[in-house]
Amino acid sequence: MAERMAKAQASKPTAVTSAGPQRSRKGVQTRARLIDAAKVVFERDGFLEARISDIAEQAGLATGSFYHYFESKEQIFREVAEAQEERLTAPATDESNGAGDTPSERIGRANRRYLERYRDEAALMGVIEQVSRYDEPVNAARMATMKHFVERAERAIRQLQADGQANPRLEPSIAADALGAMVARFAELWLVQGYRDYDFDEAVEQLTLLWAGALGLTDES
Amino acid sequence: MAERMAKAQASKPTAVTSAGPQRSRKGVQTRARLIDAAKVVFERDGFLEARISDIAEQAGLATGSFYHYFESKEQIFREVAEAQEERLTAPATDESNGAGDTPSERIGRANRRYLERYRDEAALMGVIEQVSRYDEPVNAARMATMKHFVERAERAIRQLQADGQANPRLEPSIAADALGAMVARFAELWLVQGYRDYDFDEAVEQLTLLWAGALGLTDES
Amino acid sequence: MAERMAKAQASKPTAVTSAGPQRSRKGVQTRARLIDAAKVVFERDGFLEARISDIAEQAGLATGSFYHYFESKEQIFREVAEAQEERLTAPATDESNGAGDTPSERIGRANRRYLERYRDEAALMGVIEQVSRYDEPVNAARMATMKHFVERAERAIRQLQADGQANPRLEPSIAADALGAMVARFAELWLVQGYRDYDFDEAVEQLTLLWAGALGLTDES
Amino acid sequence: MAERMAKAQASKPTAVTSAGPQRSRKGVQTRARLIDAAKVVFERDGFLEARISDIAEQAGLATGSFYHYFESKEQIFREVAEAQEERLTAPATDESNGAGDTPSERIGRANRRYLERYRDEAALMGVIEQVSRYDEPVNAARMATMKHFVERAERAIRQLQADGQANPRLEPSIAADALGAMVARFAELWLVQGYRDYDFDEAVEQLTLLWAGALGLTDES
DNA sequence: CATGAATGAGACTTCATTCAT
DNA sequence: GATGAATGAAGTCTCATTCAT
Repeated sequence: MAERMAKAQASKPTAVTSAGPQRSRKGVQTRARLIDAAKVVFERDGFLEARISDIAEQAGLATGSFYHYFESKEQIFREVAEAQEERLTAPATDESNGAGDTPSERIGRANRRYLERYRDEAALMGVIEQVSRYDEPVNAARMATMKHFVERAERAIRQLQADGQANPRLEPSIAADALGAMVARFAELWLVQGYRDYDFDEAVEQLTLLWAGALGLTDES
Repeated sequence: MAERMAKAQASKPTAVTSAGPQRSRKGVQTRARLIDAAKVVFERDGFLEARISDIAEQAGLATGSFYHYFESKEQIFREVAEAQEERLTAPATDESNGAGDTPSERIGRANRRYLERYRDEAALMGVIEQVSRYDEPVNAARMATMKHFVERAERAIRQLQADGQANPRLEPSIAADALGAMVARFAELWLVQGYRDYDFDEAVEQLTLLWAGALGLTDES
Repeated sequence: MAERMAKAQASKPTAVTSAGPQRSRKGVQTRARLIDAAKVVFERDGFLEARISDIAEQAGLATGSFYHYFESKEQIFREVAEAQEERLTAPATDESNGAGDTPSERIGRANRRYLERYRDEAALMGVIEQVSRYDEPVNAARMATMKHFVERAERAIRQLQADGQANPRLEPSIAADALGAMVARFAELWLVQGYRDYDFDEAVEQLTLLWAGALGLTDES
Repeated sequence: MAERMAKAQASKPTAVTSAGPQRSRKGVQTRARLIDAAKVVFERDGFLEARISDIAEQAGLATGSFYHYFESKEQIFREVAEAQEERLTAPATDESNGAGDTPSERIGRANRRYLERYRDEAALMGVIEQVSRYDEPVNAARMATMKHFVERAERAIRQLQADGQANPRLEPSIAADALGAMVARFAELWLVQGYRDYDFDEAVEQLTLLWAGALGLTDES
């Protein structure tokens, strides 16, 4: 890492991408085709090995046409990555969002949702983890996603402490960062790098046990 | 990540480097000079931006001379990275290795040592994290280091469970993986990517609290 | 010659060249320009001394443009060589193909045609002889041309033997190989290496005399 | 062939090599070791692929030591090649050199001897054929060997013509060149390039039949 | 004599990007 | 909008050869 990466600050991940010029209907479709093609190529070849001409070809276009829509490989990757970060942070769609849950159940549900979404795009997530180490905008998007989860967790921890249900010695922001790091890195190790082969449900359960225990939750049943 | 990375298995990290031809005393020195130069250049420019000619120049050599000692940028990086992984896993030198400690104290000491060593070479660690995402040998070395810590942790967890001091519902291998991931990723976020600026002692203390709590340690004082 | 060369078997010499991507009209022209340029450079500098950049420059292109059309110096040379092999084996265009000839006349006409064509591209033939000693595809093309002549000769010898006009103790395949070798190597010595300076007509006549005599032709007048 | 090769003129092939400085006994041995090593490496890798360092290593020396004895790869190759040309042209050692032979028998014996010697060093001959196409001194040695055979043949042809035993219409010098070319190229095709697999005795016999027939020998039995 | 470290010139290649059609 | 030919800047890598020890 040559330069220290700036702290992520973008609250609106979409801010990374500029709107660009007006497009005709056909242009919009072509652009979308390029994004899809890029995702395929990046997942297959990684960022560094991917060539603009491969992306164009995958989209059924000539190489030069790429530049009608994107300025560089970095730029298109940022869009692909951003879409994925949005998928990761999308609100739950299931009804199980009920309120009567215990803290552990809520933690478990969040972990499960994250891991499912990570798993569903594991190949892309691998490339994002890679690129985020040398492309600042992609890193910023990654950080923004993390912040999304971490801030939510931090608020929850504060509340639990206030309610006397969590270890009061914990510093909520550090705890949230660390536990978020745990899940995120565990996901990469497991789902991208193929380090060990856990059962999905067991992995979710164990991470949740660890998380709850780390907070010193007293509601354990 | 195009292909799944193979699981790390090397127990001897040094296996990555081959002996190569015999060198004269001068040759040995020059080789060492190149390694030092490479570390400087990689820390300054990152792996991708680093050029062979920069490394050679930094070592006071002509570009072509590099190839007397290494075959590629990857190869020299692997040696640089390996040396660092060995530094990370080197046995403690301090006397505080006392036996009468509580589990929490032992955990805290291990975390402190890891974070200190990570911090001391944060720039290099950043590059290693980057390269390990696309160079399998470097990833293998990274994994070997992780295994070193994880296996130690796993054994400790089993012992604590046997002694009735840790949560028996935890699966030791998953727990060890996850807690190792927590510390490792937290270190990168904090010390490489500059995400927030924690006080060193507090960070160690909080991570240790989380770790101990996650295991459900009952010896907490 | 490190490894034994595989026997030539290609019946379609053009098989060496792949179709490659579609080209626009302009692209087709540029490709042809490169081939012409390559021929000039190879004839002037030989294969080993020829540089990609010289070929590109000769074609009025930037060096990098070469790689839009060919992968290597070897590849373009193969095309140049193949075109020449085809010229060597092209059917006769003259009307003198009359049937009422004696065997000696037919032999003489074939020899003359081969030597004329060899002479017309002597510089290129010299490079082909050179490269065929270390590039297997070029050697294969060379062999295919030889096979073309040798098989024709072999059939003729069998027929002459059946007609009682040629020495029955000859093994047609060996005889055809040897006589083909005689003409081919004589041509190189004379027309490429400048060993002695024969009168063209006399050389043709003498080779034909030798060939006819070697077969023990009885129709000599 | 960039420049036309000068006609071979060296009657003393050894003229190509200079004596060099005085050597101690040890130096003479080391030099010989290098020559042997070079032959091994050239046969294995071909001239172009052979590296000075490989030759030195094969001789058990450091790279730099090579230059105490030879100036370049070309120079050592010339010595290796020359030794082989001398082997090719060495006088017969067998007693069968009897005088009472027929012309055909003499031709057959010469062909057999040449082919045996060619076969015994086929790998080296392949490299010599290769190098002679771009190194003038090696070509000169090759030509000198040819001249050796061709002049002998030419004299024989003149004598046979004078005796009324050979076709008087043949031009002795052209005939000798062509028949020499036949045997030489046939040998390369067969013994180096692996084109067809002839029985040794049959090949000798057939070449001799062809040669005798070409001359129109009347003593055929 | 021997060593092997060091040099340095040069060719090869790759591809993101531009541009004329 | 689309094409694909053309560019050109870098960086990699190879080894024959030299030279200080």
